[in-house]
Amino acid sequence: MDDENTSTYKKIYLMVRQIPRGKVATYGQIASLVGGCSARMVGYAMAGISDATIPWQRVINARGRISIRDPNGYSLQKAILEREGVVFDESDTIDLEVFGWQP
DNA sequence: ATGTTGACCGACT
DNA sequence: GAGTCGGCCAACA
Repeated sequence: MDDENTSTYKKIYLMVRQIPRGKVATYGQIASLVGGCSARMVGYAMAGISDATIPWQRVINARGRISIRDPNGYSLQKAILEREGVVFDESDTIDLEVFGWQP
Protein backbone atom coordinates (compact mmCIF):
# COMPACT_ATOMS: atom_id res chain seq x y z
CA MET A 1 0.00 0.00 0.00
CA ASP A 2 2.16 2.74 -1.26
CA ASP A 3 1.94 3.31 -4.99
CA GLU A 4 -1.79 2.66 -4.79
CA ASN A 5 -1.89 5.06 -1.90
CA THR A 6 -0.59 8.03 -3.78
CA SER A 7 -2.40 11.10 -2.59
CA THR A 8 -5.11 12.56 -4.73
CA TYR A 9 -2.93 15.47 -5.77
CA LYS A 10 -0.26 13.09 -6.94
CA LYS A 11 -2.80 11.13 -8.95
CA ILE A 12 -3.98 14.32 -10.59
CA TYR A 13 -0.45 15.22 -11.61
CA LEU A 14 0.20 11.74 -12.97
CA MET A 15 -3.05 11.82 -14.94
CA VAL A 16 -2.28 15.21 -16.44
CA ARG A 17 1.12 13.89 -17.53
CA GLN A 18 -0.69 11.24 -19.60
CA ILE A 19 -2.29 13.83 -21.83
CA PRO A 20 -0.54 13.58 -25.21
CA ARG A 21 0.82 16.60 -27.01
CA GLY A 22 -1.76 18.37 -29.16
CA LYS A 23 -4.67 17.17 -26.99
CA VAL A 24 -6.54 18.67 -24.08
CA ALA A 25 -8.64 17.36 -21.18
CA THR A 26 -11.21 19.05 -18.97
CA TYR A 27 -11.04 19.49 -15.21
CA GLY A 28 -14.10 17.31 -14.75
CA GLN A 29 -12.61 14.63 -16.94
CA ILE A 30 -9.43 14.47 -14.90
CA ALA A 31 -11.45 14.43 -11.69
CA SER A 32 -13.58 11.60 -13.02
CA LEU A 33 -10.58 9.55 -14.15
CA VAL A 34 -8.77 10.02 -10.86
CA GLY A 35 -11.89 9.47 -8.80
CA GLY A 36 -12.49 10.67 -5.28
CA CYS A 37 -11.98 14.27 -6.19
CA SER A 38 -13.96 17.08 -7.75
CA ALA A 39 -13.19 19.32 -10.67
CA ARG A 40 -12.52 22.17 -8.28
CA MET A 41 -9.78 20.19 -6.62
CA VAL A 42 -8.14 19.65 -10.00
CA GLY A 43 -8.20 23.39 -10.55
CA TYR A 44 -6.57 23.90 -7.18
CA ALA A 45 -3.94 21.33 -7.99
CA MET A 46 -3.14 23.11 -11.25
CA ALA A 47 -2.96 26.52 -9.61
CA GLY A 48 -0.28 25.41 -7.18
CA ILE A 49 1.90 23.65 -9.72
CA SER A 50 5.55 24.55 -9.90
CA ASP A 51 6.73 21.58 -11.92
CA ALA A 52 7.71 22.03 -15.56
CA THR A 53 7.26 18.30 -16.20
CA ILE A 54 3.50 18.66 -15.77
CA PRO A 55 1.63 19.86 -18.88
CA TRP A 56 -0.89 21.87 -16.87
CA GLN A 57 -1.68 23.89 -19.98
CA ARG A 58 -3.51 20.90 -21.47
CA VAL A 59 -6.18 21.07 -18.80
CA ILE A 60 -9.13 23.34 -19.62
CA ASN A 61 -12.75 23.71 -18.54
CA ALA A 62 -15.76 21.72 -19.78
CA ARG A 63 -16.60 24.38 -22.36
CA GLY A 64 -13.30 23.92 -24.13
CA ARG A 65 -12.02 27.27 -22.93
CA ILE A 66 -9.14 28.42 -20.78
CA SER A 67 -10.25 29.03 -17.22
CA ILE A 68 -7.32 31.03 -15.95
CA ARG A 69 -8.46 34.36 -14.57
CA ASP A 70 -5.06 35.94 -14.73
CA PRO A 71 -4.74 37.47 -18.25
CA ASN A 72 -1.03 36.83 -18.22
CA GLY A 73 -1.42 33.12 -17.56
CA TYR A 74 -4.30 33.00 -20.01
CA SER A 75 -2.27 34.20 -22.96
CA LEU A 76 0.62 31.99 -21.87
CA GLN A 77 -1.50 28.85 -21.90
CA LYS A 78 -3.06 29.77 -25.22
CA ALA A 79 0.36 30.35 -26.76
CA ILE A 80 1.67 27.00 -25.56
CA LEU A 81 -1.36 25.10 -26.82
CA GLU A 82 -1.23 26.77 -30.21
CA ARG A 83 2.44 25.87 -30.39
CA GLU A 84 1.46 22.25 -29.75
CA GLY A 85 -1.01 22.29 -32.61
CA VAL A 86 -4.26 23.01 -30.76
CA VAL A 87 -6.54 25.36 -32.67
CA PHE A 88 -8.70 28.07 -31.12
CA ASP A 89 -11.75 29.42 -32.90
CA GLU A 90 -12.94 33.04 -33.07
CA SER A 91 -14.21 32.80 -29.49
CA ASP A 92 -10.94 31.41 -28.09
CA THR A 93 -12.68 28.07 -27.79
CA ILE A 94 -11.15 24.65 -28.45
CA ASP A 95 -13.19 21.99 -30.23
CA LEU A 96 -13.21 19.13 -27.74
CA GLU A 97 -14.59 16.78 -30.39
CA VAL A 98 -11.29 17.19 -32.21
CA PHE A 99 -8.68 17.97 -29.54
CA GLY A 100 -10.30 16.33 -26.53
CA TRP A 101 -8.14 13.60 -25.01
CA GLN A 102 -9.80 10.20 -24.93
CA PRO A 103 -7.85 7.59 -22.86
C1' DA B 1 -14.81 26.58 14.36
C1' DT B 2 -16.89 29.83 10.66
C1' DG B 3 -16.99 32.34 6.36
C1' DT B 4 -15.11 33.43 1.89
C1' DT B 5 -12.87 32.33 -2.34
C1' DG B 6 -11.60 29.59 -6.28
C1' DA B 7 -7.52 27.69 -13.24
C1' DC B 8 -15.12 23.94 -11.88
C1' DC B 9 -19.83 21.97 -13.46
C1' DG B 10 -24.50 21.51 -14.41
C1' DA B 11 -29.15 23.15 -14.10
C1' DC B 12 -32.20 26.79 -14.11
C1' DT B 13 -34.24 31.53 -15.27
C1' DG C 1 -26.61 34.08 -24.54
C1' DA C 2 -25.90 35.97 -19.98
C1' DG C 3 -26.71 35.84 -15.09
C1' DT C 4 -27.75 33.16 -10.84
C1' DC C 5 -27.61 29.23 -7.75
C1' DG C 6 -26.34 25.00 -5.49
C1' DG C 7 -22.98 21.38 -5.10
C1' DC C 8 -18.34 20.12 -4.80
C1' DC C 9 -14.04 20.32 -1.53
C1' DA C 10 -9.43 22.38 -0.35
C1' DA C 11 -6.91 26.59 1.12
C1' DC C 12 -6.88 30.74 3.70
C1' DA C 13 -8.16 34.76 6.95
